[in-house]
Amino acid sequence: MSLKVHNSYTRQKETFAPITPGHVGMYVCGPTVSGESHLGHARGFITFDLIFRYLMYLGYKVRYVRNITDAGHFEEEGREAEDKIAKKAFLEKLEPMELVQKYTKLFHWGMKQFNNLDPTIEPTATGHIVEQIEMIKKLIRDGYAYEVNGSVYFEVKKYAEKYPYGKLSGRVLDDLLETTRELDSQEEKHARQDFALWKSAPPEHIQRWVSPWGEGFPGWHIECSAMSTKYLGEQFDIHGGGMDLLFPHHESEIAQSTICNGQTPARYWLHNNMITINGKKMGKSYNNVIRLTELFSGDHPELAQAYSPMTIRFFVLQTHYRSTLDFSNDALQAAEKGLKRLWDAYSELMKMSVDPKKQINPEIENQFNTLCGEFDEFMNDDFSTAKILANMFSLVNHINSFKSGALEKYTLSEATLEYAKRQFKNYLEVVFGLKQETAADSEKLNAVMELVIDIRKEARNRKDYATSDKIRNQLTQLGIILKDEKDGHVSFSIE
RNA sequence: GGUCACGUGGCCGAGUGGUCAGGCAUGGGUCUGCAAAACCUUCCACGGCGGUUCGAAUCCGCCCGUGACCUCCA
Repeated sequence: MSLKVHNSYTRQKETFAPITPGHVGMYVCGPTVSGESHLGHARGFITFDLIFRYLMYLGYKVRYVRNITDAGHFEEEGREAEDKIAKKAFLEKLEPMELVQKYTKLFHWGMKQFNNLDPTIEPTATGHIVEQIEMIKKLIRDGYAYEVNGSVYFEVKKYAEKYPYGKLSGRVLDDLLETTRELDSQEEKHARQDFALWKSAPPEHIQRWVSPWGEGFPGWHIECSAMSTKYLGEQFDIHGGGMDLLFPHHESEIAQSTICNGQTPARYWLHNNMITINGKKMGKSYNNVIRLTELFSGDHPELAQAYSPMTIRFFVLQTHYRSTLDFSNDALQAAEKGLKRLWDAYSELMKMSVDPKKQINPEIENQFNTLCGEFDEFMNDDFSTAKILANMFSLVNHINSFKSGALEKYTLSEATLEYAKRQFKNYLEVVFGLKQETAADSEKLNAVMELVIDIRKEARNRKDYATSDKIRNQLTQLGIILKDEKDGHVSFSIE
């Protein structure tokens, strides 16, 4: 059973085989730190964290490179160059690097909330200006780039004579010519589909570097080519990003790297789909973003309540990564409840032990083994996390039934129980990266709760329900939920 | 306008040519001093019209609708 992934480049599911056995090189387009991350970004980073985790779970040694884009890009090709970071900095009266640092920190904080693992290398664009300039020089030397007034452009038409430009994004060069919008001041470029490798910086531009073509700043696509080549080599295994980067970003990356390195940069291109809100993509240009800080605090007009990072993570995992995922309060609330039920049952499972006095039911044994076995199968099928969760929920019923319901008189065999525990732990915690959110494990709190529960128990024994209900109700108001279990044991959980 | 996706029950979402996705919500029940939780049960969908097939939500065609990309964007 081997891992199959959907390769955007071939539009097919392919068996994954790394270039170097046992090792995987993966590059994922990271954030532009000129603003705060939002829910849409989170989906991509959670998706590739999942893939990173799963590759490691399969035993690969993974080098996961995710860049930080801290050099400004121009707003619109052909128009007056406008550095996003410089512009915002002016508005906020901050130095560009001050802004970069602020949003980089905030980004890292967000990733931590989601329990995303750190990439193995997180290079910055500003830290690799030299590598980018070297790459541009090579492109000029090979005749695929030209300089005009201190700016350098990539000549797409020439590239397309020898290479399949547009293959990744399914575009035909001639169509592009016809369908590209009318843009102003394109006169510098030989052809409108050419893209900038280096832009000459106007005097007011704050971020600028010395180059063979004068002071300027790098173009939009070159940083990823330069950094992926530097850290992963001329060809690597996986390149990831959002579907909206397919064109022109990844297409251009392929063109640049192919000329510089003589081969297509990545063997497998993986793209996650967007999060939509009210049917529309969540994005800056739609003015419908929900920032992570707003999501966690509930402080946003679209939000009925705050949603925890794990709720979001679970919400993302319930959908296949290549499908759009529609945001709504109903959907998030459903995810929140579902996750709680799943996690409660998981905790229960981990506490279960084989009871030799009870009998083994072959049918249930079989279901546990089949459903748990399918976890691997589904994950290998292009990371079908939704199907794994469905299987888990089927087992949730059984687990709960063992405790109090219809299966009370049965037990699992030692082997099956251990297998189920292993699979649940591996998938929920190791691969999916979910974790317990409430920090209820303070020794003193537990001792206090024990005392309170004991007092309430005495009241109940006296049939003094006024007192027992008062205790429970007031605790509920504090966010501590008491449950009277069937066996007389009282448990509590913290909201 | 071009290219590419998608349209599944109240909501979110898997999915395959011929038994069931799953979650949440809803109705009923069991349990409980009452709650909560849990369990059982209910809800049996696949945009429209044709076609292929013994059989299609799943394949093909047309139509309708929605979205993404073509411009910074995960």
